[in-house]
Amino acid sequence: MQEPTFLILTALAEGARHGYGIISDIERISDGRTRMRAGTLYAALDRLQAERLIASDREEVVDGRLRRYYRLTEDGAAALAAEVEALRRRTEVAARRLAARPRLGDAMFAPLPTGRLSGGLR
Amino acid sequence: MQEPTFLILTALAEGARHGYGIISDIERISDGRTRMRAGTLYAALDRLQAERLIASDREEVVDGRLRRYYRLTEDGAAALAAEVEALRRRTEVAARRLAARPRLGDAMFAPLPTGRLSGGLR
DNA sequence: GGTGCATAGTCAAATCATCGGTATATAAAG
DNA sequence: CTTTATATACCGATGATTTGACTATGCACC
Repeated sequence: MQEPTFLILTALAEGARHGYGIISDIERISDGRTRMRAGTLYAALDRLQAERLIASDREEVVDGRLRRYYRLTEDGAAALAAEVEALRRRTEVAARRLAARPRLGDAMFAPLPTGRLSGGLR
Repeated sequence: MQEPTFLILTALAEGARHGYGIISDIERISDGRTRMRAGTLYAALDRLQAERLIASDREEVVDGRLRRYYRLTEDGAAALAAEVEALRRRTEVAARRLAARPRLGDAMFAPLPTGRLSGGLR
């Protein structure tokens, strides 16, 4: 599963959302780092619908503009949960190895990494 | 960063490895779930080298066969560390939302968040 | 009446991974 | 001795997915 796909499913995990709402949510949960493109979104929405990971929820007309809402299906929630588990396993291995890695500038007995790697490196 | 790329960098985070060794390691750290194809690997190796995330370490000839070792550069280690952080943030948001999500078997509550979020937010 | 935001969508190009193949060397199986 | 398996490196074609660059519309603000 690609990153954009994962982010779309995550956006919908909180509840039904329309296209633009998904884009906004992704920008929000990534602290502005990831801006999903419309092309990415709508192609992925079609694909995910075909795969039955999401479904069309309802349509509204607000101020003369259409809003088409999508929601996660149970399959979609399961796929997202499985992906979360897989990502956790992978990041743990990578973090462990990075922590054990000697750096070029370091003396032999360097302590644990300083700086921005917050959160528990195991 | 795509999954295969991440796995290659993770494999090299432990130390220099040759192509086949990377494939074996990835199979090992994924408990046999991911088997990287040779085509994927060597294309990615070329690309990562061009991006200076990895570098050619040394070559050996063992039993008449060439072994070309690759290692992470400092840039590569930094890129992997950044990716680990990004993945952690993403998986946390997704996991939190999935945990808060009402399930099919549950009694129905309103779709918007009600006061029942107090439960086990892991 | 232009600018910008919210909203939906399309399409061509680029990126990257995958599949299936080539090639070589050794060792084991038949 | 020929085939098969394992270890190793690499390539070309194909395909899935993302990206970038658009079109379009209604409303609000200046």
